Amino acid sequence: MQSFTEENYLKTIYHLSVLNNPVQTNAIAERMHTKAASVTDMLKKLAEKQLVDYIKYQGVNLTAKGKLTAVHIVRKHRLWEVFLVDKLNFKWDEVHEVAEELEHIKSNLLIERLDEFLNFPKVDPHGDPIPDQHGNFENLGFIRVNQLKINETGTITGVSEHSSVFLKHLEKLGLVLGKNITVQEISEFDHSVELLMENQRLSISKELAKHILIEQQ
Amino acid sequence: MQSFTEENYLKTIYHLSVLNNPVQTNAIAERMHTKAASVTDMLKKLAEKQLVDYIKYQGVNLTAKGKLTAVHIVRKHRLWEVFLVDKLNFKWDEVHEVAEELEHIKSNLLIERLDEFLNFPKVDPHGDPIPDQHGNFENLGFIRVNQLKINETGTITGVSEHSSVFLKHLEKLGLVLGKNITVQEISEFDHSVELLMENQRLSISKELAKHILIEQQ
DNA sequence: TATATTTTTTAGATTTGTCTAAATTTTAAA
DNA sequence: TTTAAAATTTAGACAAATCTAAAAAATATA
Repeated sequence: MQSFTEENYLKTIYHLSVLNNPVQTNAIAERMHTKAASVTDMLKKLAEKQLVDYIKYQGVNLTAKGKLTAVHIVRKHRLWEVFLVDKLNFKWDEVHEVAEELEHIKSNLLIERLDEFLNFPKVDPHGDPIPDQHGNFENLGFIRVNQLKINETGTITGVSEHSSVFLKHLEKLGLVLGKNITVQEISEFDHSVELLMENQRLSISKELAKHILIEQQ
Repeated sequence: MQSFTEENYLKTIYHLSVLNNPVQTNAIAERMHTKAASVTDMLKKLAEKQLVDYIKYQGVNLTAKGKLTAVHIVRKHRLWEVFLVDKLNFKWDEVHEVAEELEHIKSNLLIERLDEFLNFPKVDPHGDPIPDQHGNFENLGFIRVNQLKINETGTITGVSEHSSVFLKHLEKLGLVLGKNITVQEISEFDHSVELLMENQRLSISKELAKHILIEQQ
Protein backbone atom coordinates (compact mmCIF):
# COMPACT_ATOMS: atom_id res chain seq x y z
CA MET A 1 0.00 0.00 0.00
CA GLN A 2 1.36 3.37 -1.02
CA SER A 3 0.89 6.67 0.76
CA PHE A 4 -0.82 9.61 -0.85
CA THR A 5 2.60 11.21 -1.31
CA GLU A 6 4.21 8.15 -2.83
CA GLU A 7 1.36 7.91 -5.29
CA ASN A 8 1.91 11.51 -6.34
CA TYR A 9 5.58 10.89 -6.94
CA LEU A 10 4.87 7.81 -9.03
CA LYS A 11 2.32 9.66 -11.08
CA THR A 12 4.72 12.57 -11.70
CA ILE A 13 7.54 10.25 -12.70
CA TYR A 14 5.15 8.49 -15.03
CA HIS A 15 4.14 11.69 -16.79
CA LEU A 16 7.71 12.96 -17.06
CA SER A 17 9.05 9.68 -18.41
CA VAL A 18 6.96 10.14 -21.52
CA LEU A 19 9.18 13.10 -22.37
CA ASN A 20 12.54 11.91 -21.05
CA ASN A 21 14.34 8.84 -19.72
CA PRO A 22 15.55 8.51 -17.06
CA VAL A 23 13.59 11.14 -15.16
CA GLN A 24 15.78 13.67 -13.36
CA THR A 25 15.53 14.81 -9.78
CA ASN A 26 15.11 18.48 -10.64
CA ALA A 27 12.35 17.80 -13.17
CA ILE A 28 10.36 16.03 -10.47
CA ALA A 29 11.05 18.74 -7.92
CA GLU A 30 9.92 21.47 -10.27
CA ARG A 31 6.72 19.73 -11.26
CA MET A 32 5.80 18.90 -7.68
CA HIS A 33 6.75 22.33 -6.32
CA THR A 34 9.16 20.80 -3.88
CA LYS A 35 12.93 20.76 -3.40
CA ALA A 36 15.47 18.46 -5.01
CA ALA A 37 16.59 17.21 -1.60
CA SER A 38 13.09 16.04 -0.79
CA VAL A 39 12.88 14.25 -4.11
CA THR A 40 16.13 12.41 -3.49
CA ASP A 41 14.80 11.19 -0.15
CA MET A 42 11.62 9.89 -1.75
CA LEU A 43 13.43 8.26 -4.66
CA LYS A 44 15.47 6.20 -2.24
CA LYS A 45 12.32 5.13 -0.50
CA LEU A 46 10.56 4.21 -3.75
CA ALA A 47 13.65 2.30 -4.91
CA GLU A 48 13.64 0.29 -1.69
CA LYS A 49 10.04 -0.63 -2.35
CA GLN A 50 10.98 -1.70 -5.89
CA LEU A 51 8.72 0.89 -7.46
CA VAL A 52 11.52 2.64 -9.32
CA ASP A 53 15.02 1.86 -10.59
CA TYR A 54 17.19 4.59 -9.21
CA ILE A 55 20.80 5.36 -10.08
CA LYS A 56 22.48 8.07 -8.04
CA TYR A 57 23.09 11.26 -9.98
CA GLN A 58 21.42 9.74 -13.07
CA GLY A 59 17.71 9.65 -12.37
CA VAL A 60 14.87 7.12 -12.13
CA ASN A 61 12.72 4.88 -14.24
CA LEU A 62 9.55 3.22 -13.05
CA THR A 63 9.71 -0.55 -12.58
CA ALA A 64 6.84 -2.62 -13.97
CA LYS A 65 5.28 -2.53 -10.51
CA GLY A 66 5.73 1.23 -10.24
CA LYS A 67 4.34 1.82 -13.68
CA LEU A 68 1.24 -0.23 -12.96
CA THR A 69 0.60 1.76 -9.81
CA ALA A 70 1.07 5.04 -11.68
CA VAL A 71 -1.22 4.04 -14.51
CA HIS A 72 -3.92 3.06 -12.05
CA ILE A 73 -3.81 6.51 -10.54
CA VAL A 74 -4.00 8.07 -13.99
CA ARG A 75 -7.01 5.84 -14.70
CA LYS A 76 -8.76 7.00 -11.57
CA HIS A 77 -7.91 10.64 -12.21
CA ARG A 78 -9.33 10.58 -15.71
CA LEU A 79 -12.46 8.64 -14.82
CA TRP A 80 -13.23 11.13 -12.07
CA GLU A 81 -12.74 13.96 -14.55
CA VAL A 82 -15.31 12.40 -16.84
CA PHE A 83 -17.68 12.07 -13.91
CA LEU A 84 -17.24 15.70 -12.93
CA VAL A 85 -17.84 17.00 -16.45
CA ASP A 86 -20.49 14.57 -17.67
CA LYS A 87 -22.53 14.17 -14.49
CA LEU A 88 -21.84 17.21 -12.35
CA ASN A 89 -21.51 19.77 -15.14
CA PHE A 90 -18.03 20.93 -14.28
CA LYS A 91 -16.19 22.83 -16.99
CA TRP A 92 -13.08 21.13 -18.32
CA ASP A 93 -10.84 23.70 -16.66
CA GLU A 94 -12.45 23.18 -13.24
CA VAL A 95 -11.88 19.46 -12.85
CA HIS A 96 -8.17 19.00 -12.42
CA GLU A 97 -7.69 19.97 -8.80
CA VAL A 98 -10.64 17.99 -7.53
CA ALA A 99 -9.55 14.95 -9.53
CA GLU A 100 -6.11 15.29 -7.91
CA GLU A 101 -7.81 14.47 -4.64
CA LEU A 102 -10.30 11.90 -5.89
CA GLU A 103 -7.60 9.87 -7.64
CA HIS A 104 -6.31 8.70 -4.26
CA ILE A 105 -9.51 7.04 -3.07
CA LYS A 106 -8.62 3.41 -2.59
CA SER A 107 -11.52 1.21 -3.64
CA ASN A 108 -11.37 -1.03 -6.68
CA LEU A 109 -15.07 -1.69 -6.52
CA LEU A 110 -15.68 2.05 -6.57
CA ILE A 111 -13.59 2.67 -9.63
CA GLU A 112 -14.94 -0.27 -11.64
CA ARG A 113 -18.52 0.73 -10.82
CA LEU A 114 -17.75 4.32 -11.72
CA ASP A 115 -16.32 3.18 -15.06
CA GLU A 116 -19.51 1.25 -15.73
CA PHE A 117 -21.70 4.16 -14.61
CA LEU A 118 -19.89 6.45 -17.05
CA ASN A 119 -20.29 3.88 -19.83
CA PHE A 120 -16.64 2.89 -20.11
CA PRO A 121 -15.28 6.15 -21.54
CA LYS A 122 -12.05 5.94 -23.57
CA VAL A 123 -10.86 9.53 -23.12
CA ASP A 124 -11.15 12.18 -20.42
CA PRO A 125 -12.57 15.70 -20.95
CA HIS A 126 -9.16 16.92 -22.17
CA GLY A 127 -8.91 14.19 -24.75
CA ASP A 128 -6.38 12.12 -22.81
CA PRO A 129 -6.87 8.36 -23.04
CA ILE A 130 -8.16 6.39 -20.06
CA PRO A 131 -6.25 3.16 -19.40
CA ASP A 132 -8.29 0.02 -18.63
CA GLN A 133 -8.05 -1.83 -15.33
CA HIS A 134 -4.99 -3.71 -16.55
CA GLY A 135 -3.24 -0.45 -17.36
CA ASN A 136 -3.53 -0.71 -21.14
CA PHE A 137 -4.39 2.20 -23.41
CA GLU A 138 -6.28 1.93 -26.60
CA ASN A 139 -4.05 2.98 -29.49
CA LEU A 140 -4.54 6.71 -29.86
CA GLY A 141 -2.37 8.03 -32.66
CA PHE A 142 -2.08 11.72 -31.89
CA ILE A 143 0.80 14.11 -32.34
CA ARG A 144 1.48 17.57 -30.97
CA VAL A 145 1.04 20.83 -32.85
CA ASN A 146 4.73 21.67 -32.50
CA GLN A 147 5.52 18.46 -34.36
CA LEU A 148 3.55 19.50 -37.46
CA LYS A 149 5.37 20.79 -40.50
CA ILE A 150 4.33 23.79 -42.59
CA ASN A 151 1.06 23.27 -44.47
CA GLU A 152 0.15 20.19 -42.47
CA THR A 153 -3.37 19.98 -41.08
CA GLY A 154 -5.07 18.29 -38.12
CA THR A 155 -7.97 18.21 -35.69
CA ILE A 156 -7.56 19.11 -32.03
CA THR A 157 -8.27 16.00 -29.93
CA GLY A 158 -6.71 16.80 -26.57
CA VAL A 159 -4.18 18.60 -24.42
CA SER A 160 -1.32 17.44 -22.24
CA GLU A 161 -1.37 20.26 -19.72
CA HIS A 162 -4.27 20.78 -17.37
CA SER A 163 -3.74 23.97 -15.41
CA SER A 164 -6.71 26.27 -15.57
CA VAL A 165 -4.61 29.18 -16.85
CA PHE A 166 -3.58 27.09 -19.80
CA LEU A 167 -7.09 25.83 -20.51
CA LYS A 168 -8.66 29.28 -20.19
CA HIS A 169 -6.08 30.68 -22.56
CA LEU A 170 -6.88 27.99 -25.13
CA GLU A 171 -10.56 28.62 -24.86
CA LYS A 172 -10.08 32.35 -25.33
CA LEU A 173 -8.18 31.65 -28.54
CA GLY A 174 -10.93 29.31 -29.70
CA LEU A 175 -8.55 26.35 -29.69
CA VAL A 176 -11.02 23.77 -28.41
CA LEU A 177 -11.61 20.09 -29.11
CA GLY A 178 -12.74 19.32 -32.64
CA LYS A 179 -11.33 22.43 -34.34
CA ASN A 180 -9.29 22.01 -37.54
CA ILE A 181 -5.98 23.80 -37.83
CA THR A 182 -3.31 24.21 -40.49
CA VAL A 183 0.26 25.31 -39.83
CA GLN A 184 1.17 28.37 -41.91
CA GLU A 185 4.57 29.26 -40.59
CA ILE A 186 7.04 28.36 -37.88
CA SER A 187 9.24 31.12 -36.50
CA GLU A 188 12.97 30.50 -36.63
CA PHE A 189 13.42 32.88 -33.75
CA ASP A 190 11.29 31.34 -31.01
CA HIS A 191 9.63 28.40 -32.78
CA SER A 192 6.21 29.98 -32.36
CA VAL A 193 3.60 28.55 -34.69
CA GLU A 194 1.32 30.51 -37.03
CA LEU A 195 -1.96 28.67 -37.45
CA LEU A 196 -4.95 28.95 -39.72
CA MET A 197 -8.20 28.03 -38.06
CA GLU A 198 -11.54 28.64 -39.74
CA ASN A 199 -9.97 31.30 -41.98
CA GLN A 200 -8.50 33.05 -38.96
CA ARG A 201 -4.78 33.36 -38.44
CA LEU A 202 -3.34 33.11 -35.01
CA SER A 203 0.10 32.73 -33.55
CA ILE A 204 0.87 30.54 -30.57
CA SER A 205 4.07 29.93 -28.64
CA LYS A 206 5.96 26.66 -28.89
CA GLU A 207 5.06 26.07 -25.25
CA LEU A 208 1.38 26.19 -26.09
CA ALA A 209 1.78 24.16 -29.29
CA LYS A 210 3.52 21.39 -27.38
CA HIS A 211 0.49 20.74 -25.27
CA ILE A 212 -2.12 20.65 -28.01
CA LEU A 213 -2.76 17.12 -29.26
CA ILE A 214 -4.10 16.63 -32.76
CA GLU A 215 -5.14 13.90 -35.11
CA GLN A 216 -3.88 14.17 -38.66
CA GLN A 217 -6.04 13.62 -41.71
CA MET B 1 -8.07 24.64 6.72
CA GLN B 2 -8.09 21.41 8.68
CA SER B 3 -6.05 18.30 8.09
CA PHE B 4 -7.56 14.94 7.33
CA THR B 5 -6.78 13.88 10.90
CA GLU B 6 -8.25 16.96 12.51
CA GLU B 7 -11.42 16.44 10.52
CA ASN B 8 -11.68 12.88 11.78
CA TYR B 9 -11.31 14.01 15.37
CA LEU B 10 -13.98 16.67 14.95
CA LYS B 11 -16.35 14.19 13.37
CA THR B 12 -15.79 11.67 16.15
CA ILE B 13 -16.34 14.29 18.84
CA TYR B 14 -19.50 15.35 17.07
CA HIS B 15 -20.91 11.85 17.02
CA LEU B 16 -19.95 11.16 20.62
CA SER B 17 -21.38 14.42 21.90
CA VAL B 18 -24.83 13.24 20.92
CA LEU B 19 -24.51 10.64 23.66
CA ASN B 20 -22.59 12.53 26.28
CA ASN B 21 -21.30 16.00 27.20
CA PRO B 22 -18.51 16.79 27.51
CA VAL B 23 -16.84 14.11 25.40
CA GLN B 24 -14.14 12.19 27.24
CA THR B 25 -10.63 11.43 26.08
CA ASN B 26 -10.95 7.68 26.37
CA ALA B 27 -14.20 7.59 24.44
CA ILE B 28 -12.49 9.34 21.54
CA ALA B 29 -9.43 7.11 21.77
CA GLU B 30 -11.51 3.96 21.70
CA ARG B 31 -13.62 5.03 18.77
CA MET B 32 -10.62 6.11 16.74
CA HIS B 33 -8.50 3.08 17.64
CA THR B 34 -5.79 5.26 19.03
CA LYS B 35 -4.31 6.00 22.45
CA ALA B 36 -5.51 8.44 25.07
CA ALA B 37 -2.19 10.29 24.98
CA SER B 38 -2.57 10.94 21.28
CA VAL B 39 -6.07 12.24 21.84
CA THR B 40 -4.87 14.66 24.51
CA ASP B 41 -2.30 16.05 22.11
CA MET B 42 -4.91 16.59 19.44
CA LEU B 43 -7.43 18.13 21.82
CA LYS B 44 -4.89 20.78 22.76
CA LYS B 45 -4.30 21.53 19.13
CA LEU B 46 -8.02 21.75 18.34
CA ALA B 47 -8.54 23.98 21.37
CA GLU B 48 -5.81 26.31 20.16
CA LYS B 49 -7.61 26.55 16.83
CA GLN B 50 -10.87 27.35 18.65
CA LEU B 51 -12.55 24.25 17.28
CA VAL B 52 -13.25 22.78 20.73
CA ASP B 53 -13.61 23.95 24.29
CA TYR B 54 -11.29 21.80 26.27
CA ILE B 55 -10.98 21.52 30.04
CA LYS B 56 -8.15 19.41 31.34
CA TYR B 57 -9.27 16.12 32.87
CA GLN B 58 -12.89 16.95 32.04
CA GLY B 59 -13.29 16.54 28.29
CA VAL B 60 -14.26 18.59 25.24
CA ASN B 61 -17.20 20.21 23.57
CA LEU B 62 -17.24 21.46 20.02
CA THR B 63 -17.33 25.23 19.58
CA ALA B 64 -19.77 26.65 17.03
CA LYS B 65 -16.92 26.71 14.54
CA GLY B 66 -15.93 23.13 15.32
CA LYS B 67 -19.47 21.92 15.10
CA LEU B 68 -19.97 23.52 11.71
CA THR B 69 -16.86 21.82 10.40
CA ALA B 70 -17.99 18.49 11.80
CA VAL B 71 -21.48 18.79 10.37
CA HIS B 72 -20.03 19.58 6.96
CA ILE B 73 -18.05 16.38 7.03
CA VAL B 74 -21.15 14.46 8.06
CA ARG B 75 -22.98 16.08 5.16
CA LYS B 76 -20.33 15.01 2.71
CA HIS B 77 -20.16 11.51 4.13
CA ARG B 78 -23.88 10.97 3.82
CA LEU B 79 -24.21 12.47 0.36
CA TRP B 80 -21.44 10.19 -0.89
CA GLU B 81 -23.23 7.23 0.67
CA VAL B 82 -26.36 8.11 -1.28
CA PHE B 83 -24.28 8.36 -4.44
CA LEU B 84 -22.68 4.97 -3.89
CA VAL B 85 -25.99 3.24 -3.25
CA ASP B 86 -28.25 5.06 -5.71
CA LYS B 87 -25.86 5.50 -8.62
CA LEU B 88 -23.17 2.85 -8.26
CA ASN B 89 -25.34 0.08 -6.82
CA PHE B 90 -23.37 -0.41 -3.64
CA LYS B 91 -25.19 -2.25 -0.87
CA TRP B 92 -25.86 -0.23 2.24
CA ASP B 93 -23.28 -2.21 4.20
CA GLU B 94 -20.53 -1.63 1.60
CA VAL B 95 -20.53 2.15 1.60
CA HIS B 96 -19.13 3.22 4.93
CA GLU B 97 -15.39 2.74 4.40
CA VAL B 98 -15.34 4.39 0.99
CA ALA B 99 -17.41 7.29 2.28
CA GLU B 100 -14.86 7.70 5.10
CA GLU B 101 -12.35 8.61 2.42
CA LEU B 102 -14.62 10.59 0.13
CA GLU B 103 -15.85 12.81 2.97
CA HIS B 104 -12.46 14.55 3.06
CA ILE B 105 -12.47 15.81 -0.52
CA LYS B 106 -12.32 19.57 -0.22
CA SER B 107 -14.47 21.13 -2.93
CA ASN B 108 -17.64 23.01 -2.12
CA LEU B 109 -18.62 23.11 -5.76
CA LEU B 110 -18.27 19.34 -5.89
CA ILE B 111 -20.51 18.71 -2.94
CA GLU B 112 -23.21 21.16 -3.97
CA ARG B 113 -23.29 19.72 -7.49
CA LEU B 114 -23.39 16.22 -6.07
CA ASP B 115 -26.33 17.19 -3.87
CA GLU B 116 -28.14 18.51 -6.92
CA PHE B 117 -27.25 15.43 -8.99
CA LEU B 118 -28.71 13.21 -6.28
CA ASN B 119 -31.85 15.35 -6.14
CA PHE B 120 -31.26 16.88 -2.72
CA PRO B 121 -31.76 13.75 -0.62
CA LYS B 122 -32.83 14.27 2.98
CA VAL B 123 -31.59 10.98 4.43
CA ASP B 124 -28.71 8.63 3.68
CA PRO B 125 -29.09 4.90 2.94
CA HIS B 126 -29.11 4.14 6.68
CA GLY B 127 -31.92 6.57 7.39
CA ASP B 128 -29.64 9.21 8.92
CA PRO B 129 -30.54 12.81 8.07
CA ILE B 130 -28.34 14.83 5.71
CA PRO B 131 -27.64 18.39 6.91
CA ASP B 132 -27.89 21.22 4.35
CA GLN B 133 -24.91 23.41 3.35
CA HIS B 134 -25.45 25.63 6.37
CA GLY B 135 -25.30 22.64 8.68
CA ASN B 136 -29.00 22.57 9.45
CA PHE B 137 -31.07 19.44 9.50
CA GLU B 138 -34.47 19.78 7.96
CA ASN B 139 -37.19 19.76 10.52
CA LEU B 140 -39.15 16.77 9.41
CA GLY B 141 -41.74 17.04 12.19
CA PHE B 142 -40.25 13.93 13.66
CA ILE B 143 -36.95 12.71 14.93
CA ARG B 144 -35.60 9.22 15.28
CA VAL B 145 -35.30 7.27 18.50
CA ASN B 146 -31.52 7.13 18.09
CA GLN B 147 -31.43 10.93 18.11
CA LEU B 148 -33.02 11.21 21.54
CA LYS B 149 -30.83 11.96 24.53
CA ILE B 150 -31.11 10.23 27.87
CA ASN B 151 -34.39 10.97 29.71
CA GLU B 152 -36.05 12.48 26.66
CA THR B 153 -39.52 11.30 25.79
CA GLY B 154 -41.63 10.99 22.62
CA THR B 155 -44.56 9.35 20.87
CA ILE B 156 -44.10 6.89 18.04
CA THR B 157 -45.53 8.40 14.86
CA GLY B 158 -43.99 6.36 12.07
CA VAL B 159 -41.19 4.22 10.66
CA SER B 160 -38.71 4.69 7.82
CA GLU B 161 -38.21 1.06 6.94
CA HIS B 162 -41.07 -1.03 5.66
CA SER B 163 -39.85 -4.58 5.32
CA SER B 164 -42.12 -7.09 6.97
CA VAL B 165 -39.35 -8.54 9.11
CA PHE B 166 -38.78 -5.11 10.55
CA LEU B 167 -42.45 -4.37 11.14
CA LYS B 168 -43.17 -7.76 12.67
CA HIS B 169 -40.27 -7.32 14.99
CA LEU B 170 -41.60 -3.95 16.11
CA GLU B 171 -45.02 -5.33 16.77
CA LYS B 172 -43.63 -8.17 18.82
CA LEU B 173 -41.86 -5.66 21.02
CA GLY B 174 -45.04 -3.58 21.34
CA LEU B 175 -43.43 -0.60 19.63
CA VAL B 176 -46.49 0.52 17.70
CA LEU B 177 -47.92 3.89 16.66
CA GLY B 178 -49.06 6.10 19.49
CA LYS B 179 -46.93 4.54 22.21
CA ASN B 180 -44.93 6.81 24.51
CA ILE B 181 -41.31 6.00 25.14
CA THR B 182 -38.54 7.42 27.30
CA VAL B 183 -34.83 6.82 26.74
CA GLN B 184 -33.19 5.39 29.87
CA GLU B 185 -29.72 4.63 28.63
CA ILE B 186 -27.59 4.57 25.49
CA SER B 187 -24.84 1.98 25.26
CA GLU B 188 -21.40 3.33 24.53
CA PHE B 189 -20.49 -0.05 23.13
CA ASP B 190 -23.01 -0.50 20.32
CA HIS B 191 -25.28 2.54 20.73
CA SER B 192 -28.20 0.30 21.58
CA VAL B 193 -31.00 2.15 23.34
CA GLU B 194 -32.68 1.19 26.59
CA LEU B 195 -36.31 2.35 26.54
CA LEU B 196 -39.06 2.71 29.10
CA MET B 197 -42.52 2.09 27.64
CA GLU B 198 -45.57 1.80 29.86
CA ASN B 199 -43.38 0.85 32.83
CA GLN B 200 -41.66 -1.81 30.79
CA ARG B 201 -37.97 -1.64 29.99
CA LEU B 202 -36.74 -2.86 26.67
CA SER B 203 -33.49 -2.63 24.81
CA ILE B 204 -33.32 -2.10 21.05
CA SER B 205 -30.37 -1.92 18.67
CA LYS B 206 -29.29 1.37 17.10
CA GLU B 207 -30.31 -0.03 13.75
CA LEU B 208 -33.84 -0.49 14.97
CA ALA B 209 -33.93 2.85 16.80
CA LYS B 210 -32.93 4.68 13.64
CA HIS B 211 -36.02 3.60 11.82
CA ILE B 212 -38.54 4.50 14.48
CA LEU B 213 -39.88 8.02 14.01
CA ILE B 214 -41.22 9.91 16.98
CA GLU B 215 -42.74 13.22 17.90
CA GLN B 216 -41.41 14.93 21.00
CA GLN B 217 -43.62 16.47 23.64
C1' DT C 1 42.62 19.50 -19.52
C1' DA C 2 41.51 22.56 -15.97
C1' DT C 3 37.85 25.38 -14.29
C1' DA C 4 33.20 26.92 -13.77
C1' DT C 5 28.47 25.77 -13.59
C1' DT C 6 24.71 22.86 -12.88
C1' DT C 7 22.72 18.99 -10.78
C1' DT C 8 22.31 15.96 -7.14
C1' DT C 9 23.14 14.18 -2.66
C1' DT C 10 24.13 14.35 2.35
C1' DA C 11 23.69 16.06 6.97
C1' DG C 12 21.05 17.86 10.22
C1' DA C 13 16.77 20.29 11.61
C1' DT C 14 11.55 20.79 11.62
C1' DT C 15 6.54 19.59 11.65
C1' DT C 16 2.67 16.44 12.26
C1' DG C 17 0.77 12.78 14.40
C1' DT C 18 1.76 8.96 16.93
C1' DC C 19 3.49 6.05 20.81
C1' DT C 20 5.16 4.17 25.75
C1' DA C 21 5.93 4.84 30.39
C1' DA C 22 5.58 7.59 34.28
C1' DA C 23 3.18 11.17 36.83
C1' DT C 24 -1.00 13.50 38.02
C1' DT C 25 -5.88 14.18 38.77
C1' DT C 26 -10.45 12.50 39.36
C1' DT C 27 -13.69 9.14 40.83
C1' DA C 28 -15.11 5.09 43.34
C1' DA C 29 -14.74 2.11 47.24
C1' DA C 30 -13.69 0.64 51.74
C1' DT D 1 -11.90 10.25 54.70
C1' DT D 2 -8.32 7.68 53.35
C1' DT D 3 -7.10 4.40 49.91
C1' DA D 4 -7.58 2.10 45.53
C1' DA D 5 -8.79 2.26 40.81
C1' DA D 6 -9.66 4.58 36.64
C1' DA D 7 -8.94 8.31 33.58
C1' DT D 8 -6.02 11.74 31.90
C1' DT D 9 -1.89 14.25 31.08
C1' DT D 10 3.15 14.97 30.61
C1' DA D 11 7.68 13.86 29.06
C1' DG D 12 10.38 12.09 25.82
C1' DA D 13 10.94 9.26 21.65
C1' DC D 14 9.84 7.95 16.85
C1' DA D 15 8.43 7.80 11.75
C1' DA D 16 7.08 10.30 7.58
C1' DA D 17 7.84 13.98 4.70
C1' DT D 18 9.79 18.11 4.28
C1' DC D 19 13.40 21.89 4.37
C1' DT D 20 18.17 24.64 4.28
C1' DA D 21 22.93 24.70 3.73
C1' DA D 22 26.98 22.46 2.51
C1' DA D 23 29.41 18.77 0.03
C1' DA D 24 29.99 15.87 -3.94
C1' DA D 25 29.42 14.44 -8.65
C1' DA D 26 28.41 15.30 -13.42
C1' DT D 27 28.40 18.37 -17.26
C1' DA D 28 29.71 22.37 -19.90
C1' DT D 29 33.09 25.81 -21.09
C1' DA D 30 37.29 28.01 -21.91
